[in-house]
Amino acid sequence: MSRTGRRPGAPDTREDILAAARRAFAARGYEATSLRSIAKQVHVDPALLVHYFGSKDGLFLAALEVTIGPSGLFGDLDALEVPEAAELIVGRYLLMLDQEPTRDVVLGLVRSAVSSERAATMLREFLTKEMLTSLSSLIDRPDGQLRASLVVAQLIGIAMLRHVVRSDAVVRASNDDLVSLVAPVIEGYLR
Amino acid sequence: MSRTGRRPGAPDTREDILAAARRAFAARGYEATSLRSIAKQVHVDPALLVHYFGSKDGLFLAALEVTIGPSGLFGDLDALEVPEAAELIVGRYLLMLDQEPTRDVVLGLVRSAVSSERAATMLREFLTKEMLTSLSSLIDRPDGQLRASLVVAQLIGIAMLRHVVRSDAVVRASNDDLVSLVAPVIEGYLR
DNA sequence: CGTTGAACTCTACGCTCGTTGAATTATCGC
DNA sequence: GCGATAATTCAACGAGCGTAGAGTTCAACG
Repeated sequence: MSRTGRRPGAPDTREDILAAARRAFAARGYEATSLRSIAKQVHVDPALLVHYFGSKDGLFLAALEVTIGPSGLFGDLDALEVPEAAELIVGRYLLMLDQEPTRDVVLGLVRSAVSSERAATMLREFLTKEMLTSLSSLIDRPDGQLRASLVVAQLIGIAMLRHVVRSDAVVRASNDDLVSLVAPVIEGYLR
Repeated sequence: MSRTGRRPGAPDTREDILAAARRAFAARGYEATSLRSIAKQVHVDPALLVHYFGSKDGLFLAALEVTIGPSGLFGDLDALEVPEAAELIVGRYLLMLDQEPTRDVVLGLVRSAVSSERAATMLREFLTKEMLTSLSSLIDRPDGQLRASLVVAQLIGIAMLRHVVRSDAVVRASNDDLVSLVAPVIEGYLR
């Protein structure tokens, strides 16, 4: 049982680390997550994380590097009528929050943004890139950007209540329930 | 220049500590705030905070103990027509976020809830007590509680974008702008 | 004016953290 | 098979943290 040195086989430890880190940051945020705790999950020495990613910060960046489509979540909605667009916005957003990697990215950013200016900036850029710009272009009005931001506010609020505060009604509601209640509201912002 | 022992005069150090703690927790959240940093702000030894409040946790609880009216933010809206109620909801909420003590309580809870189950529960109870129950009673429907939660989601989202993410459009918008855009949406949830 | 208790500080303990540098073991190209 | 290089662990550092206990100074009340 060799305790030190390289391991036999070809394990993709690097990916395991990234996955564990993403989960940990999503569950507790940057400050409350220690390199040691991530390392323990992967059964690896903490120093290995530093070796691969340079620092805790580097690991955070690598773990939350984003991979949604080229035009973001809502990039292809221009052609649609407003009611259909609204439904798709809510539906796709909720779907994203149900899927492992993207959900953890969003939650990791949210949970870290509240205590780190750095992460707040990352979240701002993520929201702008993935949601705000395509939403604003859907709204043909001088206050389009503000309206788009309020749509995002509604969506972020839902994530907060569902995953952070764990408010009863929102946790129990089905995605379809939420779509049918929230879509009309989004519609209001879009026109 | 006596460095140790009781100070002359009758300074209300205890209140100063609470105020500084509230500001600190609101700015950085529970985990990222150290007793030592709060103590430094008040020019006091960290041990004094422990002497007064027992522990960091105790200080957190004391600092964020809430003081809104007896019936919460929205307790007196039953009699109103829906459009007026909606405007008041948004207006009062934004006002609360402009005022020192209550804003810091909310932000402190939000910033701490993301990394502590404990604080998340406190925030859930705060939202229930101050907003959800009176809102649900405004909505005469089987899904009233879910609708009320979505109102809260919209409001929390606005606080997130304004104070945490610092999203441009939301930061720059005036309270009146926000009321006139958001109130109709709230109206939609209320009926 | 003396005593008691409250306000306040000092020192220090034990813990956890991020990070470092050297040592060890495996893989891969030649 | 050898040599380079990648993967991995170990032991330790310095710093910051929350907290405990003992000590010091003041105010209040008799």
